[in-house]
Amino acid sequence: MVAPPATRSPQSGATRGRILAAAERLFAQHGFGGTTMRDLTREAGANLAAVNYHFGSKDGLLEAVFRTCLEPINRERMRLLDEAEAAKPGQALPSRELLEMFLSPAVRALAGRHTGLPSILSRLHHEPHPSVEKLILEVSLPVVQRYGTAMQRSLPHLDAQRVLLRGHFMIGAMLYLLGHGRVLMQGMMPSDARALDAEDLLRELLDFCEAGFRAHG
Amino acid sequence: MVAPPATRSPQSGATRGRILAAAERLFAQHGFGGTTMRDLTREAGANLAAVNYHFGSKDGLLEAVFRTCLEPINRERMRLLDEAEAAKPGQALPSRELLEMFLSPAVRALAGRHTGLPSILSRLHHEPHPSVEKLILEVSLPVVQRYGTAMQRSLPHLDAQRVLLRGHFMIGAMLYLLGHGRVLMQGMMPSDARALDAEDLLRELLDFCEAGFRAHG
DNA sequence: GAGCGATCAACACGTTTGTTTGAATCGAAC
DNA sequence: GTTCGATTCAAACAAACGTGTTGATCGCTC
Repeated sequence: MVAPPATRSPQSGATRGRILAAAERLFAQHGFGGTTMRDLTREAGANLAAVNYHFGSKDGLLEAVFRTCLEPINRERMRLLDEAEAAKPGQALPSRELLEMFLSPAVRALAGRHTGLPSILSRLHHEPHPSVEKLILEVSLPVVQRYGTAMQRSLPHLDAQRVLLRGHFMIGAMLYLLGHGRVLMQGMMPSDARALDAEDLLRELLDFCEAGFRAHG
Repeated sequence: MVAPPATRSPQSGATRGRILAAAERLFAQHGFGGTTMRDLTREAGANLAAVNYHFGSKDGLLEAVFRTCLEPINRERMRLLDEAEAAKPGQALPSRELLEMFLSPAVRALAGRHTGLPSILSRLHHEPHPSVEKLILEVSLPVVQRYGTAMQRSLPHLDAQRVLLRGHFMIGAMLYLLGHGRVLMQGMMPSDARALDAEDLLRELLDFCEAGFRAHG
């Protein structure tokens, strides 16, 4: 390796972007282990050595893909919670609002042009890769903790254990939806039903999880 | 390949069983792609060629593992539903009962000696392997369809689309619990909380999903 | 025009992968 | 005690993998 460009490339950097996009597609489709560097660089129209040049290694690319996918979503989650808490300082936020702030940035990605983004989130959350599990904790833990305490304040009659547990159920339902959302949107539905869009799915998921959180255990 | 023993081996068959058990453990831990034949046969105390001898190929082993894991659970689900419908013929079953019949065979596996069974179910459901996806449909579709129509009858005010969607949310929450159940049981809980067992987790999941299904959309 | 980073092509390296082969071993039936 | 099929074993196979190297070319900035 001659010079790993730790900082953003001062020049074009078009290849780097194409590799990132191709990796999102292929990782979403075949997983990390199921995607070879040769398939990936062919899909990106780049040279085989380009991945190692721009990202150091295949793992480096994985980390980059993961960050570019998850960090914007978590930033948005943080921003929404910041705004809501600033608007009503000291007050507990309704659980429905909290759930919407947490879920909408991810579920709405089903409608974006980044077709691979939702399923890659689902895929990577189940990838048995050591560095991925570390990354998930590192990137998502602060967000989950903030929403956890906010939800605890919103539902004070629930003990902390239940809030945590139901948070897991919600995340499971969300991830499953992210992984199967596109199939659910286009077909697979009862023949007489109309097609669903991302907003429909979000509303349905919110209804389900809000009721689940409010359940009297 | 000289002679693939399509039927059960007339002799001991001990190696075959050890391989199956080792595969359950390792697939659960590292996934299918992340488990090499050498790791697997070493763990099973068998020869490298034993897998190809007994299962034809690595994919054949995957299919065998998958069937031995999922089919007993689905058989139990079918049996419970058969019994319940036979006990109250023509009547709609309460949604809570339906959920318990569907979820308990899988969640209770968290307490069994088959420590890898729950997480392997979760893992394989997200494995981007073509033949796995076919197997899941083949094995689970009849079960899901029967429970779907029963749930539809139990909640006639919900349209079929919503029942199907909420069924997906429930499955997502269940799979996530199966994948993280052992961690949730031993630790990770608020320090002042008592430890949870599989029955606790099942009850919590039931509360969550029942409320989710009953939500007025 | 000089310098530098980005990109490319073409290999080759060493490893690891799943699979195959052919011989050795075992257990029971005749 | 021999025969035969089932099983196990060590060894090797070809393929694919991630990675590194070398040189050359292009485009931009100073």
